[in-house]
Amino acid sequence: MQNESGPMKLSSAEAKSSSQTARATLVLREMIIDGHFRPNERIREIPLAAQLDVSRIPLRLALERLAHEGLLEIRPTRGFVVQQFTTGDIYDAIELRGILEGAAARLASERLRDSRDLAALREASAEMDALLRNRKLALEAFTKYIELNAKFHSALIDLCRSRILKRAIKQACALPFASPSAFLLKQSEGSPDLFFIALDQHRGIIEAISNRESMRAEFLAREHARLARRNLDVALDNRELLKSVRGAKLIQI
Amino acid sequence: MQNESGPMKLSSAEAKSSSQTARATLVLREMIIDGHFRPNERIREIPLAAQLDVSRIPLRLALERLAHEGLLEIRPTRGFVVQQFTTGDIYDAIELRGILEGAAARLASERLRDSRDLAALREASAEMDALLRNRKLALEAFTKYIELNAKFHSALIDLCRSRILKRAIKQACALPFASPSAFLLKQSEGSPDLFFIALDQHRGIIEAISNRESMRAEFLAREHARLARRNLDVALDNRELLKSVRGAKLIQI
DNA sequence: CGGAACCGCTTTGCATGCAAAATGAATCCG
DNA sequence: CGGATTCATTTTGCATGCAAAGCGGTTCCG
Repeated sequence: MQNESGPMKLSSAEAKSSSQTARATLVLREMIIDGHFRPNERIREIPLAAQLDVSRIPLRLALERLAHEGLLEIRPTRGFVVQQFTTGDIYDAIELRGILEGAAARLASERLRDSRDLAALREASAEMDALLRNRKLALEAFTKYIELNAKFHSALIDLCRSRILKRAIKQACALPFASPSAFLLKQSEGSPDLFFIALDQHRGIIEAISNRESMRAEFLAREHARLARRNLDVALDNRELLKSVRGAKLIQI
Repeated sequence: MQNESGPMKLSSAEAKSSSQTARATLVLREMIIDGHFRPNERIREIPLAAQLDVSRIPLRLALERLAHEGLLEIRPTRGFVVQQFTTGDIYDAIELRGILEGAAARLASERLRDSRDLAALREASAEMDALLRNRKLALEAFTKYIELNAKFHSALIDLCRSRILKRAIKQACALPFASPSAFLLKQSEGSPDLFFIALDQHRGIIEAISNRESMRAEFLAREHARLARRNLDVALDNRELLKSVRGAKLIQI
């Protein structure tokens, strides 16, 4: 299968990357997520290296990295195999993110020093609020929403002041359908209510951290992750919608 | 520093490993944990490759893997640097394991099919019980205890039936002081009470899962991990004891 | 007819060597 | 005398080629 598509054109962002390994990693990650390989397909280094226009050494390093991210499985002396994910795996990956973000929210509430620490969270929350209040989510606003959502989640992780937990969350979110913005669906596609619920949960998380209500913060963050599961359910019910979900081709139906 | 010690003798277990990369990974991991490198020391590939008697390619792959485990930091075009950990990092790593094992215990209680699923847990628990009841923990019994403890924790992880969570726990336990047996201290060294408390927590976890008391299971498992923090505290108060703790040289005091 | 052994081809694992980037020591300039 | 600059040396990043292990198809034997 990996030879059926033509040689891949490097996007500017990828080409900017300094090393061959970094470029190969970026390109290959997108190829896997976009479904250029069949799940359980063994990846052959030589043709792939030719296709990516790198030699086998940087390609090998890229494959190792993607294996550590969970997209590939290492089979010693038998190469790398593209991983497949059941819907159960995806539920679990989202649940895992919820657990870890819940822990981050709790630690944030326990370790909060100053109410000004919450500025980044409040700002992201307010901007998302304005975005939703002023107009229906058009395409560019939708992009903006995703950006703000990422900012909120990253600010939450910074607040917990734990490089160990931060690292674990980064690892967990490496799977394409585990990240906070994985299953955000446009209002026209998903249920619009979910956006308002999400914002309310954001406000609740901020309030809980601010009041040092650690348990409330933890469980609100957990519940917040479950919105992704609801969006996933919507997408799974609608094959057309599912096609637009990043990494959908890796999902075993 | 990395040249001060003589060439490293390969242990039989390491030599058995088929590939150069696997051997280099095992040896290098032990070297790092044993403190053959100073924290923040940059690792130079060529002399290290000579010392380990492998070429740079498998050494590079080993370095990448250890970086993904968290023992090294990657600095592109500037090699790998040995990581240092504060006591706060270690507390957080233990807390993280507690959070994840708590999640595993909860999922286990939610997903339990049959009371026979608990056999492995009960068995490990009973054997540890007998071990502690019959005699003071002598050296060989202590080794056996560690083994049984590992068996208990691994059985718990299997029970939750989530490869995603299993993976996350494995990753979290890759840090030498985060694993369930990292800070087990011999009875003569630590507080003997802690062993009995641990066994009681094990029993509680089994009971909670068996009764589908998911919240109780989650929080017992979390609290169980905190025993490691108490042992860490004992070790931190006693420099001699700390020296026997795996990875102690990476701890910034 | 079924399974084991053989054998050619493919693929991975690794060693070596070269080019580019980083380091750091000596020099130059303000 | 302190900070920028240059240049030799070191070090990383990568390409190439070879050896060994895997794979698959055929043959051989029971």
